Parts: sequence; C-alpha cells; structure tokens
Amino acid sequence: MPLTLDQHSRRVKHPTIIDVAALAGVSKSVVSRVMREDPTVGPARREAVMAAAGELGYRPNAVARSLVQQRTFNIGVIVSDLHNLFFAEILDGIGAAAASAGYQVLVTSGSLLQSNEARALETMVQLRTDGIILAGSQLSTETIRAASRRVPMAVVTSAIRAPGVDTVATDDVRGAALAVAHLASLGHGWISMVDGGTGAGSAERCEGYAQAMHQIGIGQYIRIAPGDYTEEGGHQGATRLLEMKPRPTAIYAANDLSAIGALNAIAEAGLEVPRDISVVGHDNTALAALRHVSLTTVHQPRFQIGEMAMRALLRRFERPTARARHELLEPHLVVRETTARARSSP
Amino acid sequence: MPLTLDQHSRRVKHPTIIDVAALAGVSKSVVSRVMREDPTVGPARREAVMAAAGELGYRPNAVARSLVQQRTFNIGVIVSDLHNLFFAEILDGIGAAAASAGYQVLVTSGSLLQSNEARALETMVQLRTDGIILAGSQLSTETIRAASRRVPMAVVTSAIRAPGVDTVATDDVRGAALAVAHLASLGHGWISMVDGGTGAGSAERCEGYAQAMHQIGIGQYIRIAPGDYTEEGGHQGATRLLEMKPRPTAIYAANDLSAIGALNAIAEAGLEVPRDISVVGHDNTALAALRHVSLTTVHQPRFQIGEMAMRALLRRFERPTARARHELLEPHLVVRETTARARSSP
DNA sequence: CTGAAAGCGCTAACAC
DNA sequence: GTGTTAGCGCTTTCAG
Repeated sequence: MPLTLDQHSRRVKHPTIIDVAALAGVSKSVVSRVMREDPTVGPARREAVMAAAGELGYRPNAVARSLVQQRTFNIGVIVSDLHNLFFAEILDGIGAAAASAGYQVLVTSGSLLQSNEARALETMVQLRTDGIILAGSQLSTETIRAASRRVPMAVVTSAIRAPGVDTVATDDVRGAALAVAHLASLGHGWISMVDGGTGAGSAERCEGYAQAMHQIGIGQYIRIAPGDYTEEGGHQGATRLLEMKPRPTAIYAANDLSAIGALNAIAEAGLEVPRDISVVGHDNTALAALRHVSLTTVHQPRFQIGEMAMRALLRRFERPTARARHELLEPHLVVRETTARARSSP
Repeated sequence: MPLTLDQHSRRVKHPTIIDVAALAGVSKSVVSRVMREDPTVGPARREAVMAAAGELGYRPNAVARSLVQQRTFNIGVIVSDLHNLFFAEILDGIGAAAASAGYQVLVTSGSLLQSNEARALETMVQLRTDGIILAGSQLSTETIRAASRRVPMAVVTSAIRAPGVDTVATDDVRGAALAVAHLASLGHGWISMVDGGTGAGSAERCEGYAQAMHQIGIGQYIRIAPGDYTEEGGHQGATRLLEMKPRPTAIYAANDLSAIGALNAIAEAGLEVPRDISVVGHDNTALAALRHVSLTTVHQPRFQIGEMAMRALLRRFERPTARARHELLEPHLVVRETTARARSSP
C-alpha cells in the first residue's frame, strides 16, 4: 500500500443543492424535496438525486435551512460547571429526550462564572436555538426573564421563578428528611449536619434536616456546622461537630464530597464508621459508590431531571404562553455501609 | 409590588435589522455596520442605531450572518463521554483558546457510542462549524478522514493518522515510565502492573511500563495483570498480583480508578500502603486527590491539551493544506502518600 | 409530479 | 458617509 502523504488534504468546498440538481439533471426544488423525504417525487428522479448527492458527498446546509425555516432544531444547554458529574447525567437525560423529538443538543459551559454564563446565553440566543435549558445557573432572574421573552427556556435545579419559565428539580427538603428518617429509624437521636454553605440546594437541605428533626421529636438535638460542599469543608465541619457534648452518633453531610471529608475527620478522631458513628451523604455521586467509601446517600433522579426539562421545553413549543410549571422530583435513599444502628441515644 | 403573573410570558418575535433601521430612521446597511463596529458611520446615526437596537432588544441573527459570511465562528467538540472528568479540563483548555480567538465552542457528547458520535459529527458538519475537535473519539479513521476533507479537524488523545488532521496527546509511554522510574528510585524491583484492557492509552502505558522495566534492568520482574480501567478491574488485577511469588512490593495501575481498586484489594489482603506495598495510578483525577486516597499518580496536562488542539485548528484555518502535526505532551509525576521506600527487593 | 420565483436576515461590494 | 443591490443555500408557495 503506497504512502499517500498529504495529497488528499486539499479541502473541498461544500457542494450545494444546485450542484446536486445539475448533476442529477433536475431542478433544485426536486433535490430539496428528496432531502426532506417529501413523497411527491417520482422514483426515477429520487434515485438520480440520491446518486448525485452521494457522489458529491452532499450534506444539507443546516444554516441555510434554519434561516428559511425560522427554526434550528437545536437546543442550547448552559451548564454551570462541566466538572461536576452531577450535570453529565442530566445532559444524558436531556439528550435522550431531545433526540427522540428530533432535536440536537448544544452544550456550553459557564465554568462557574456568571459573566461566562451570560456570554453563553447571548450566544445561544444569537444562534437562534429553539429552546434553552439552564442547568445549575447562577444567572440573575432578570437576565433569565429577559431572555425567556425571546426563546423558550427551562431551568434545572435552581429556584428561579419567571413567567413562562418551567423548572425541574429534586425535592431537596424531602431528600434531607429521608436521610434523617433513616438515621432515626436506626435509633439515632444525636444527628448533626454539615451544610453546604451558599451552594445550590443547601438551604433546602438544611430546612429538610431541621424540619425532620422537629417532626421526629428530636428538634432539641439540631446542630448544623458550616460547610461548603467541599471535602475540606466537610472535614472541618465534622471536626467541629465531634468536639460537641454529647458527641453526635450520626452526621448528615449536605453532599457526598463533604461526607467524605467527614469520614476522614472521624477516622482522624480515632472513631470507626459505622460502629461509633453513622454518616449519610447527598447526591449519590460516583464517589459514594467507591468500595472503601460505600456511602449511604440520597439519590437524585438526574437522568429524569434532564428528560423532564427537555419535555417541558417541548410542551412549551406547543403552547408558548402556558403557565410556568415547577416540577419537583422525589429523591430516594441508597443505603450502603456508612450507617448502622445507634449504640447510644438520648 | 404588584404580582405580575404570566402576563409577560407572551413571546416576542426577534426584531431584524430592518426593524432597527426603521426605528432609527436609517438604512439597514448602517445598522449592519454599527453592529459590526465598522468605523465608517457618523456618530449621530451610530447613537440612533444603538438606541433603537436597545429599545427593540435586537440580537443579531447568527444564522443569517453565518450564511452570508460562509463561516459560523463556532467550533464543534465531540466528546466521547462527558462522564469522564478527564474531558472537562480539556474542554476548558479548548474554550479558553477558542474564546481568545473569537470562537464559540459547541459540545456534544457521543455517550461512548460510536453511532452517537457519528451522528454528532454529521450534525456538526451540517451546522457548518468552522472546525471540529474530537476528544477520545471511537470513530473510524475512514470516517474522520472523510469529514476532514470538508472541515478542519483536530483529534485529542487518540492515535488517528489522517492527512491534514492534527493530533494532540500526552506521551503515555513516558508517563508509565515515570511511574516505574519513581518506584525503582525508591528501591522497588518487584513492580507489577494492572493494565487498562482495550481502553484509550492502555497499550502505550503497558509499553512504557515494560520498556522502563527493561531499561532499569529489572525486566525479569515484569508482571501485567488484566484490568479495564474500572475499580472492579483494578481490584481483581491486584488480587491476582498479590498471590504471586515473590509478591510485588509495588503496583502501577493504568489509571486512578483501578489504582483505587488495587488499594482495596491490598487492604483486604491485610497489607498496608505504603508500608508493605506502594501504588501508583495514572491521570491525576480528582479521586487521586481525596485525602484518604492521596494517590501518587501520573499527571497529564489536560488543559494544555485542549488549548493545543484549538490552536492546531486555528493554525489550520490559516494554512488549510499544511502537513498534519502530531504533538505529544510531557506528563509528570505527582507524588502523594501511596508510595514509599521498598522494604525488600530482589 | 415538477419548476420558477420569492424570500429568510444579513453582509459586502458598488454607487451616490 | 450612506443607501442600493445582489446574493449566501435553502424552503415554500404557486403555476404549469
């Protein structure tokens, strides 16, 4: 086989519908119809067009098509942070729902910067995506409201309220309550929490924790140490909690990463999980499933969140002025090996 | 403040350049010029146009612009798997280099399915993105070759060779050698490896390991257990290695996740890291940095990989027919707490 | 069934 | 400086 070098690297201009028409000996309307699988084309000409298109390697120009059709069949998704695996699964859900409706998903990352997100939003609007999904957005309600007047939008995991903007999220209040209920059912009373600072969903998780504690009748044992959804934050928060008297027999951390931090702090204090102390996380990330972490945690139906956000958009394409819907999905608990029956309780 | 309900949710049609021109009392060329910051416009009219555009909330239609300019200023990135954090940082690098050159990045995920990737590629071509970057692609050389005749392409972390297609990757052979050299310098001789099966870079990492072992003069101790880049694979591979006589005093796992599996297997065998046995991973993922993992591992300059891929594309915009360049970046070792001096050696 | 023609919103000569 | 005009590649009436 001879060495081909770069002889093929000369770039070829994209053939147009006119080139195909000329080669097939038909008008460009016919080519257009064949490309769109319009049935009103004779089989002979259809064949000819297909052959010509194949020969030229013709690819329809989506830009031109979008211009005339006034729609792009693209959905823009702006993710606050692609480093957060949380969003990968949401994207899967969005992608699945989009694909089955004939839409293509375009993702841009805000990289956690509000200015970047604003730029990304602007780009999506200029690109005339048919709809936009914001995932974990930090954008202001005003910005979102303004954009939503121009293009259908849906928001994921963020408590934005704007007219005509649908939202989808997991019920974090409920999720935290699940964690507390599980621990209480194991006989724990001294259940403390490491919170998530200003992070997304942190307020709800705190509320759910406190609410559940009260409801179970152990409200007097509520202790919340500050955290920030990081491993370090979880470590510090848990360290502080462990110094308290009576020492908690269970810790609910606002997310898995901080739960891992708590696990470290507990080990450093010479205690053993789950014998001396139980730990529950939140989010059921890949971390929680690691063998030697094996963390009991609250799972969010991420894939489904993505699907529902996309479906909300599709609904809005049909009825643009419908009232905004705010869907709250049910989390569930995944019990692993960091929780056990309490050895002492109030 | 009155409750506004959904009264604002009526969607507004995008105003066009003509609407702006009418409102500003100028011709549409003037509007076009102002939008493109063409200096040949009188200040009075420029003001008028800006005001009108602001009032109408005019956003240029990128679709129309792309059609006439024959370029979109979009770069398509096809990522094999957004669940792999490895790619998040590469995307950051691409994004940074793209932004500073005035390009917008559009990401689609192949979700590890070749058919999906092919669809994504097709979409990008139809969208007429100015360039395409493949990250971790499973696409066939033939597919890539064909597409690259239509649009500039660059490939990341994949050993594709096609005319006019630039590639960027880390030198995995070298990375594996770094791991071995580090262990050898600590006095280890019985250094075994858990490989990555058919995964990306696995072959190179095996080669680097074997090569380095020979070079150091301990080629007779080469032992490679099968793995597959998963935690479970690492566990099984390491378990097998631990049964060998003489038992290895060090294990190099082909990636961090399987290194963690190895760590578990070692603990289960009642041995202690790094006292009894040292472990080195590869990739320096977030996992490796976890406190109670604290894995010594080989770091790849991911951000830089992304940057260079984007730069390759930019170069190619200038000189479309240039010879393909294949850049190999240097990895380096991040020493943490899973490696220590050998207590016995051959 | 097929072709001709009129745009989609914008840019880029080219006149004025 | 500014307006006019001819497209970019495609879809979509509307005649034939």
